[in-house]
Amino acid sequence: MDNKVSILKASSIFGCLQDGELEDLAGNATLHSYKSGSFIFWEGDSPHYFYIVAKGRVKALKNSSAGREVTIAFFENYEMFGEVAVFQNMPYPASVQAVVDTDVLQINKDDFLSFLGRSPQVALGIIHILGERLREAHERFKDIAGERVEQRIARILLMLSEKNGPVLLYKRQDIAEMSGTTTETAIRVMVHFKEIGVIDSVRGKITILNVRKLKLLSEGPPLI
Amino acid sequence: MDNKVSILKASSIFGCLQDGELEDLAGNATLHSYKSGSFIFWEGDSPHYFYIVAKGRVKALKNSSAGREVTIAFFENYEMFGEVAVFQNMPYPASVQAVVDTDVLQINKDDFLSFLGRSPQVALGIIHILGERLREAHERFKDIAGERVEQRIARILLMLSEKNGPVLLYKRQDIAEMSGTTTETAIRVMVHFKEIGVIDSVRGKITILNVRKLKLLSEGPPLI
DNA sequence: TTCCTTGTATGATATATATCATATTCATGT
DNA sequence: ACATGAATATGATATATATCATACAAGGAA
Repeated sequence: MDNKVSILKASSIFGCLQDGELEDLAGNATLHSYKSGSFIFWEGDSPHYFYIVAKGRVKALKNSSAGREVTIAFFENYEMFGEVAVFQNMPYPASVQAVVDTDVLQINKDDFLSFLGRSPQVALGIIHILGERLREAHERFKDIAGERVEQRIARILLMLSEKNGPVLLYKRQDIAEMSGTTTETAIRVMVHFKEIGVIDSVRGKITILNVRKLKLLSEGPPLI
Repeated sequence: MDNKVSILKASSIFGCLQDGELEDLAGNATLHSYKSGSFIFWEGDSPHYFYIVAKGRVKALKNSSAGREVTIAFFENYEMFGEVAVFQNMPYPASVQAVVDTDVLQINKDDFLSFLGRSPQVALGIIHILGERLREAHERFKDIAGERVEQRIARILLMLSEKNGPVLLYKRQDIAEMSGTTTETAIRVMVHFKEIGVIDSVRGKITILNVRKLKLLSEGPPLI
């Protein structure tokens, strides 16, 4: 129980709440564990819950008609997911899969919605988070629609390093699925980045060595 | 003044408000006209206002580093834009340009934010709209990252026709900028759609003739 | 009418990236 | 120490789409 409260407290939406309110919310919330690779829910499922990552990491993904998997986002340490579906009472817009062994706090839809109606602070917090996500979604949309692979990958790396620091625990395949390209192409681009000293990497781990140079790469070849 | 109130009333966020509240908000709102082609604001500008389209149509766009223009969305009849920047007090994430002669209602940031703090209903409405936009943004992201041009264009046409009916007032170039492709490619694809009887079109106007077939096209070639 | 601009169309060619195949390296469990 | 599978790497080739060039059609203005 204390554990659940501390998870809620660590999250960016519920951080602002009083202890009493937190205990209220925690009362009906439940902790669940998922093995790496297992799915928390699938795109199209009815939204009975929304979630906060307590430990581990999950991936939100969609499948294209041709079968390619596209990664919308990764969530970890106290980030929430599944909210959009809950607010709108519409099917989850993406599947969510644990990519390492992961614990999540599961919060009942109705509990949450009634809470939302009562707490303007939480509502404003949600607006803020949705705004951020929308901004990021549009930025990534622009990248993928208008930039070439090398720039897209450079931008993804920059984005991830702003969030997580210079050491990124992602595979080439993860980067590819975020960039809308294939694993092979992601490998080729990152071999190049390694050769010119922008990154270093060992399997599953990428270290950004030169942010300035990476930013230049993200802006593409010089115009002259 | 009456005019301003009626615009607010027609919008999906403020539609739920009492007349008194609407007059409050309308008091500080101002109407502005923009000629076709002129910009209401540019990506990176400080967000002093947010807007509702009173008449006409605007386009939200970003420029890629290589100079390609990517269209995030079109807004018309009582849709709002610029909200995300206002909520977060961060620079506008995209430029907005009038694509026909357009009137917009301009609402002061601070007026709106104070209003938002007081009205839980409006906050919930905003959450709903942001959720919808996020859902659409992710769907389009998946399309552009995972589908080929023909499918992407079919999906854009379907999306537009769900919103506006079977007659779409868009140029090939508009469709191209929404699909992340070039005008020439958009033309070639749509010539094909025309040949197989899925659409008809005359300059600047596309008519969807066969939604069922268009849906099939949007799902790509059969797997066998 | 004629001019002039904007949208649409189409061909030839270039190229970025996907696809397919095959190694190689690394981590993990037995 | 060995076997097994996952991640990384790299080459050869195919192909979707961009790019460049040119032409035609339609509507508005003079």
